[in-house]
Amino acid sequence: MSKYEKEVLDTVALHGTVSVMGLAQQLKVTDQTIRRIVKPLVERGEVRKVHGAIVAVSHPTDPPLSARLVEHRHEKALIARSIAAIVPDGAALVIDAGSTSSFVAQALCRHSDLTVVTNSAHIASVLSMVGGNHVYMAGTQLRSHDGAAFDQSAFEVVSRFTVDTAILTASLVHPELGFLANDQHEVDMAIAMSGIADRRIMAVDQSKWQERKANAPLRLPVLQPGDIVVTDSEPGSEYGTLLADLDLRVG
Amino acid sequence: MSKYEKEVLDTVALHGTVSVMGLAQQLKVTDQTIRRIVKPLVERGEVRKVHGAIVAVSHPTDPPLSARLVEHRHEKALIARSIAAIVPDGAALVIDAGSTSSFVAQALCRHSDLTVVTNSAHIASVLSMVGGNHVYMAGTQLRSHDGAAFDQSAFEVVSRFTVDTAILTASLVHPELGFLANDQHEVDMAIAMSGIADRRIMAVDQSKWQERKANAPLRLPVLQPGDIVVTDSEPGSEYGTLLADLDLRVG
DNA sequence: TACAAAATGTTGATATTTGGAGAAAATTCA
DNA sequence: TGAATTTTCTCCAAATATCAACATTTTGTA
Repeated sequence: MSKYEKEVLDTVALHGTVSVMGLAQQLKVTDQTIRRIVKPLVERGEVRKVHGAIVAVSHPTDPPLSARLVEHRHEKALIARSIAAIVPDGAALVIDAGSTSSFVAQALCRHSDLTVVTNSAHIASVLSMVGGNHVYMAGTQLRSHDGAAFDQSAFEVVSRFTVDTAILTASLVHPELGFLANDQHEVDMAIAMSGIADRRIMAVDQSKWQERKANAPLRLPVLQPGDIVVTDSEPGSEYGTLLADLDLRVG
Repeated sequence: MSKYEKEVLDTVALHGTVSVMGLAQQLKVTDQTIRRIVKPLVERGEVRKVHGAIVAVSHPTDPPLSARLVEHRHEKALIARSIAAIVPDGAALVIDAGSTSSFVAQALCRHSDLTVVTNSAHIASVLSMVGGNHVYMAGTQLRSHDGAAFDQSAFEVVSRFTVDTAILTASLVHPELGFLANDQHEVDMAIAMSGIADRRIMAVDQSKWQERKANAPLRLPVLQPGDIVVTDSEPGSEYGTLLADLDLRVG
């Protein structure tokens, strides 16, 4: 049995999809037997079965970032437009690799003569296409789920610049803990970016104003009095203390 | 759910838009069948449907508009598919920043476990989204018209790697002068990339087989005997000598 | 060898998919 | 606008795939 399984898996992996009959001929057995071999494989999730063929488990057609980009995309686009309105032509920016930042980059496409430093390959590629911009990609080794770099060279590049404005994002905002990030790399990068900028703009959509601290346990100690927070919906009163000396802009 | 879905999505993603009839011919089925396959995809929002054609949903990670307005994009997509068929899953690649290379990157999205080194922010961002890939962005300062890096760090990064295959492009191919590039930076990068690869694949669309040497006066001394040249149309006989010991593949 | 267990093959009923013809809707062009 | 053209939709018959039940063969063991 197992010798057939291997051959089935190999063939499927090689061709992407195979018909049951095709496999039956190749293995010199009946189609019924193929079905019996394939059934446990499907149950174990090693292949997928559709009418007429057996197909390889789909490599993520929708990469994680685009999936996240779809969530709350309307709100993020709104925030991005607000931020774009704050940033003047000719500004020097550093932009982090958050999903909301990708929308900001998109919104900044109508600007010109920007100097942009970012550790997101996607943002770099979008903004470099705009004539007159100077774009610097920080980092070499790209993280696979979002195409962002957090290696040593990313920090070295960021530290070489001084810019007007840092555009940052957070994974979550907690009333007492403040702005939170997913992992230490992101915290370090946010600190590095905020350190080279005269002012910071924090972009957080409505879904981030939540108390659950599930996957974002790390604090982002980056904002200073007078920095701007852009969001799409008024946060609850429990955030009053946190936002006391920040410049909150809604819509 | 059908066995053709994957191929439909592939084709749509690669070409931006396709006609129902075109897909029908490619998949060797009736237009009715294509409509039936496409209908659930439209309902799930994976593609968009207009009268006469089926259109890819615009995604932030999609090739920017500029990449779609490229001349000869149909031919380049064809070449890209051929190259993608040559490259196996798990390969280590270095990819240059030519416009055809962007199409190759798009076509490689269905591969997995690739190791990719490139000096194009766009290619880096596209391929880094694919789960299992390891992508390295070479360079920091991005050239504004194509988002490619040719600074010193770009060469340093490239020289750190050894890969199976280099995917290169040329601006023009001349019967006697051979493969030509636009400027010295591109020549230097092509040499660096070809030096770290076991074999080279040169992608040139039909429009490059011309004698005019207007804007591409610099020779690309990068190909070695046995290297692959992929194009979409048989070049004239005057290229016989140039292609003598190369592996020419048409279509 | 005999026996039981597992794997494979065969048959027939059921379900799904496909292609064709014609009607309906959308698009183009004079 | 109205006719000609193209694209899309609907229904149905034919082709194909799937599943379940039973027969047959192979394998493992005493």
